[in-house]
Amino acid sequence: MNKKVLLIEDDLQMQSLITEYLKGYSFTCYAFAHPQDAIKELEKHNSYSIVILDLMLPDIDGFDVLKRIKSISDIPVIISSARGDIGNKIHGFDLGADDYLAKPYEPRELVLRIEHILKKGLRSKTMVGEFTIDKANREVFLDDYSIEFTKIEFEIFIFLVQNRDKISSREQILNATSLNENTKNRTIDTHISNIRNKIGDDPKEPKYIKSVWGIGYKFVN
Amino acid sequence: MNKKVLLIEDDLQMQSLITEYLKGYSFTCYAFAHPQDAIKELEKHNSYSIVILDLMLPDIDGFDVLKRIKSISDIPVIISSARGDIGNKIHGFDLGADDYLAKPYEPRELVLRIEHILKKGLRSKTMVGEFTIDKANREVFLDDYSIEFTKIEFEIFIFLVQNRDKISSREQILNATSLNENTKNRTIDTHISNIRNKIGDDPKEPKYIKSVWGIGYKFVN
DNA sequence: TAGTTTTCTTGACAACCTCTTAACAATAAT
DNA sequence: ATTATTGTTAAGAGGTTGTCAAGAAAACTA
Repeated sequence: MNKKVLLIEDDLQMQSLITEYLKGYSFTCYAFAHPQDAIKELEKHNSYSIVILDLMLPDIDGFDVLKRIKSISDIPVIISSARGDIGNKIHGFDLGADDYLAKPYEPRELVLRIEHILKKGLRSKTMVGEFTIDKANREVFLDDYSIEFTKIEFEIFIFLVQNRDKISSREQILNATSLNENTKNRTIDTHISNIRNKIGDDPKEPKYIKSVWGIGYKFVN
Repeated sequence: MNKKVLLIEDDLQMQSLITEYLKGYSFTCYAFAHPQDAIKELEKHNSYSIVILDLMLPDIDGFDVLKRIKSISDIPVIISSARGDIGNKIHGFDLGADDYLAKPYEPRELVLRIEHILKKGLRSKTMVGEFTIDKANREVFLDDYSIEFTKIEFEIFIFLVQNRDKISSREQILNATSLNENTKNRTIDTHISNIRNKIGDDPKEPKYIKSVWGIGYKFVN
């Protein structure tokens, strides 16, 4: 099955060059010259495997685009930018870029990096609203304050965030985490209570984790 | 003075071919068909200048070998592998390979790359926080005080430092060091305890090695 | 080689942290 | 008002980690 690549690049010649090249490696590439369009597309379809983002866009700060993308999905993003623009490189990784490619680059190099990222399935930091989540390190920050979750709390939180805006039943939470399968459902309520405490969420007026009466919980943002 | 090259290659014909060829460029080549032997040799003598590692070894994951080598010394390593095995290329660099050579290659190409890497004259001390680490000599200093680690303690410490800020599970530590693969997990805890003792780290308020409850350990700084 | 020293491994125990549960209070639905 | 569901607390059950000491294994020395 072909992987879908979303390319944000204003140079039309470059667009078709890369699109064509990726075709040869069984990637289907959808190119956008304007980040707004790309972001709309991402919001509509979550079928993309990876984003290639050219930082040097006209009139727009590429980093804002990166932040937007990372806020709506934790899809991996490869940034491309003028060679030697090293300050940006670090900045890019800070905001959650998964790799960096100096321009001009060999299309072959791009393929290598795409495959590498998709294979390892890594992607370091994710930003969701005021939260910064580093799954590999099991760290969650809320506005730069570190939240000390226990193992299970962390897993439940991640699960809810990954399914944000969707309702998760207690059964689903149970199955998606390392909770013992014959743990009572109400135990999850206790964990939710503790999580809410740690992120300062008031269950009566929840900003983040809403209770859905009779169904389960959902993370909103 | 002749530089010493350690060659890990199971094809005996290839072994003697390369050994002979390198002789002509004033390299002395010591060849091993089995990585275990090569690693033992490296542990005994730190007089080698460079390692040539064939990835396509029977029964053994070449990357594990690379990891092992890099965990006991930061000697440069050139990987050789079947042409087109491109996915591996990046992976190899990730783990610290210094160059990559597609097989079959011209011996002349190998010489060029060896000379190129040696010219860079790497191999120095690394400073991490208050620690100064000299992998080549297996020495660790904390604020100029020498820390006398045992072999395994040193390996675990290096592994944690190399993965600093990331959580390492006991399994990962086990695999990355020369610990016997069927060593009990709790043995690692004992080593950690001893390491903490030697670097003056209080497990209740660790400055360097944090325990991550239910998961593993991580070096912070 | 045999004896000595060091290192590694393991089990045991205590201390500690997390998870689970029940109980009761608060809230929402009917 | 009654019933079902959710929020919260506290206790203890259960699992994890820190550390010690003793034996096994390895390295070293004479």
